[in-house]
Amino acid sequence: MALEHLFQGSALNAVDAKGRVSVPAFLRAVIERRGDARTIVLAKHDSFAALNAYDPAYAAYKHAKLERLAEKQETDPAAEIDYARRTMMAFGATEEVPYDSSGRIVIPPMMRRKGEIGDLALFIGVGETFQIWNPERFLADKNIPDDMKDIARFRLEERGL
Amino acid sequence: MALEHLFQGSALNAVDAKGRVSVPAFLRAVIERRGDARTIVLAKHDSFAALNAYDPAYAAYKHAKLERLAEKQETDPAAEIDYARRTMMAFGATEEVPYDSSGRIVIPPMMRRKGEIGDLALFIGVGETFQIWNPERFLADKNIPDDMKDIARFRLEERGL
DNA sequence: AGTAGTGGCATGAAATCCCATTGTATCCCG
DNA sequence: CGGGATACAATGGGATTTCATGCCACTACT
Repeated sequence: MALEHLFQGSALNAVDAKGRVSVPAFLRAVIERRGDARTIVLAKHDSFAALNAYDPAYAAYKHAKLERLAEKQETDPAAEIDYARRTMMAFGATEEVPYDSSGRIVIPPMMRRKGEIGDLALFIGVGETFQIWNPERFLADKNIPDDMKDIARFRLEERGL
Repeated sequence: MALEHLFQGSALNAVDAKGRVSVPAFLRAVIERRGDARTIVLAKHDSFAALNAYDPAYAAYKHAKLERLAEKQETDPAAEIDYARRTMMAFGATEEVPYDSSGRIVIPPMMRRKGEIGDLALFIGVGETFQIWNPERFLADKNIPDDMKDIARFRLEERGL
């Protein structure tokens, strides 16, 4: 399946005292085109100190893919455990949060810690999913291209930071 | 198949002296969307020292799947026995328990023993089903990914344990 | 009568909703 | 092309509801 609507663009939003953040409108627009949900799924990013986010429809798609993979394999115990581990990570290690009428989510405390999110959240669309970063971690990460960091710096400047 | 509503997320709840636990609201929500039952089916997990839980509608779905599988290979006597064993496990080795108006179930003593559940119950959504763990067994199990254990530790911390 | 199992109610904390305010971008009309 | 008006986005604070869980009351079986 080719996902028709892709996440793109970047934004820097404030996290308030209650842990709330506005999800940028242009990302919400993609979510609502992909399905009719008004929720996003949060997970720790596999390789970065950041969060990975997507819509429930994408999660279901990912699940179906895992299922097909599992059905191909023989029912040997090792494969069984491998499957269990994957589904556990895909679902147990994620949290689904709704956004309210003004487009805000509350970042669950666990995710806030895993993503090392402070009082600023940097949103980066990366096609199938989008990421949420602590902007400082983003600038400090040596795997991020300089051109991307420039964008982050610009977003910070925009806010006078 | 595409089960529309998937179990996800994690929570740690107390088991009281009578063996009652609140099933997290976000899991109950999935159960009630899948069907109109207010009961959950408990089974020992195939490969872990934990319980597997799901809604009655899913049990029916799983049964249908077994049936289809059996019809494909009915000539094979070994397959016949395998089928008998699976259906026995799928129904005989399970218990269905209702949850009350405040969302609590009583974990039947047998299941409590099979799942080695003490006075804390760790709930983990894994898509089609969810699991109930003794958090200590979870942390001790060598098949569980470290990232998942971090989550369990976080849930314990949250409670000040 | 005592005990175990069930169901319902009460509580405190926490999550969710709703409304208000500000800033910014867009539009329209002069 | 400018200036004001309008709509939408982001954020702050307070009010309300929900959730988990302790507690008590009731029934049934011993």
